[in-house]
Amino acid sequence: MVTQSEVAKRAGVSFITVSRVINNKGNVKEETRERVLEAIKELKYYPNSLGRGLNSNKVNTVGIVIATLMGVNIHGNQFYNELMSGIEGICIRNSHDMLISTQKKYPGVEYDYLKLYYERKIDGIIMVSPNIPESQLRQIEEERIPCVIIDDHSDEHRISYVDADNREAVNLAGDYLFQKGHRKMGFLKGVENNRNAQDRLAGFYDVIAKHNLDLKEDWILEGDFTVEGGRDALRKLVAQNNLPTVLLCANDQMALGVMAEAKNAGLKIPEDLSVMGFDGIEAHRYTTPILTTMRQPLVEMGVAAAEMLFEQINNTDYVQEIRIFPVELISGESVKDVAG
Amino acid sequence: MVTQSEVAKRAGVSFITVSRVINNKGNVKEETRERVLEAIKELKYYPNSLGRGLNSNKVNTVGIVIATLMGVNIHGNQFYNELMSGIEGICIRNSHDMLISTQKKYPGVEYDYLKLYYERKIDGIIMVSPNIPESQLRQIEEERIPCVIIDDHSDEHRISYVDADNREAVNLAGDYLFQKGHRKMGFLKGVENNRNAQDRLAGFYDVIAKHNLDLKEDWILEGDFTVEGGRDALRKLVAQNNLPTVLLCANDQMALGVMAEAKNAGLKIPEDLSVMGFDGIEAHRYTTPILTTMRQPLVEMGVAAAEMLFEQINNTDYVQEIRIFPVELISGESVKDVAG
DNA sequence: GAAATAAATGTTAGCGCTAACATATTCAAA
DNA sequence: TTTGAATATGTTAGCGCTAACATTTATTTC
Repeated sequence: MVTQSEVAKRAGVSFITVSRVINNKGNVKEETRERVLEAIKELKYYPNSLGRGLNSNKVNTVGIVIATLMGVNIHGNQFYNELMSGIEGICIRNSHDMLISTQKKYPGVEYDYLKLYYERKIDGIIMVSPNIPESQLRQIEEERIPCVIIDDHSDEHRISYVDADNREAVNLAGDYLFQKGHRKMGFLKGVENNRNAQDRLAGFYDVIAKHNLDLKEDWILEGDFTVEGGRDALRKLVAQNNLPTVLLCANDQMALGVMAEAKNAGLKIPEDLSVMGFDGIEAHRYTTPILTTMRQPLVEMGVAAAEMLFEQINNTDYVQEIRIFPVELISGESVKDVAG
Repeated sequence: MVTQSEVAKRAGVSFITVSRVINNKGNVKEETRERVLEAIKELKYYPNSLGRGLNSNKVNTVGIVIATLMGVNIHGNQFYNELMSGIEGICIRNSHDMLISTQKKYPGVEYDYLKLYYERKIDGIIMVSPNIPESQLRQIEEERIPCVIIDDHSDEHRISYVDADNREAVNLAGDYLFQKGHRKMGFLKGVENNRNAQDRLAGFYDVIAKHNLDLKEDWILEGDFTVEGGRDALRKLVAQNNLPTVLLCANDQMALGVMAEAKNAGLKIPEDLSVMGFDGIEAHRYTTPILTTMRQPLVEMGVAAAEMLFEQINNTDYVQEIRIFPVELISGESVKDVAG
């Protein structure tokens, strides 16, 4: 294993000169620099990031904690993929690698979102769809740990986050459905303890109130953000023998399940039931009919989160930053126009 | 920042005793152990993995290099997702985090697949769909770097890999199509420099030869593994005004593109043209008609790769291991039975 | 109860690197 | 020249941790 000292010996200088060349710090004569660089090349020297990190407190690594990767898949993989690709681009630009936490998640046991930070001395963390215990939120705030949360947030802590305007988005969706003539709207909820699932449900209640629609409890279905959950919900809905004209789903995965099961149940979409999704994952484009959905700008959200994180990493003064992204309606073929 | 020494002071012992407790190494009196554990808890001590790694050469981290994450998306994200989730499960079980390389990929410049290993002192690397330069392959072999390659391989080096039996799989697909009565088969190729794309094409030639079919050059189309590539290919095929009865695509992404574009072109699938995919990504289930495809057991392949890697990490003697997974035909609705 | 053994704890050195200070060399201005 | 600054290089210490050896204390054996 090649160390700095060996490079130094080869180049006929002291090891600190090698360090200077590598980090471009301090003055080094051009001729010496070249000699060192050549030695580095010849010996195939790579600086050891452990030794380096140990006293510079800089490891050029961003930690990422994703709920999916903890065995809980809230949105379907596509969702995280697009976020990741946004995050990755900014990490590349900043020469940071990405470290993914792989703690086991036990039901009922508090997940340690900060372990990665304390143990690995990473420069900052991005948390996607987390469910952070109060005590850890406080720690992040108090210790000014560089951190950006995506797809969840707390109003009680000065922690930066990136999110979509979920409530407003459901309002837009509802307005669209209303405009298409729908008056009997059903809603397929996401998991209860998720902040955004709550916001989406709240948005639905807004729609009901705003347009003075009937709020039928039977049409508000429990879901869990999975395809299977969507299938279950549709079966339940059909069994009740009283369909709404449209079912608005809290995410696309469930909408896919609803559509697949509708086929089995002999329901035609959108003729017998209109379906609308939420998220805008890739698969929505390949369904027949094409799923109408609300698209979150996920790549952009990932980019924003990473940029915000690097700002925190590079600037000493901690400022909370919040970026709420608008959600866009992607018109497909799964919503019938019953207005005309 | 809490160090081992501070914990030691609190517990009234020397720092090495703390180290012993943490690593469960050497003898420590039960009473002392408890005192130390309590101090750890009180002070919220986390062992610093940098200091630890620096002399133990163990950082409990697996490096992962994925072609997608390098800006080149060969299979579509779903493919990598499933692999990752397999890998992740095994990493969790072995308490290893996953470090993702984020080097920029410049066209024409050799990607350094080993940088992560040399710099970060990670315990091993999994490379997905890589395109490793000869010199680096040699390095892996000579230095016995713990490494498993997924979805690519070289026969000239004793490096462990996991792959699907691509050639055989295309043979199976071809046999199936033949049995369904298809005699005019087209093939949509993947990118040329990819080993598996080559194997799949070779499989197609096997099929042609085996069943004594006409080999029409017009029916062998250039593709690039993307949805857009699929669309382009179908447009080209239609323009030629001489359709095969079935188009076998080298991956699902392209098949999705073919199906989407066929809709635009007024072609009915499978009535006017049968389509078959390859990979078995999730989206294939949501198309209408459901895409018939060859499914690689991706999660299992990820599991196998990770397990093989940990075996290399834990055992000193290096043994090349190769695991070829069978590919399964997933019958959908996109292939017409023209036999009857 | 002395010697041999095992268990429990401590001391020293060093992993590869950078920060901070120290020294040597060059160069320009008086 | 002399001097002071700028440039170039080197020395020492220490980041937090573990390995290897050293020492102390408890336990066994005859």
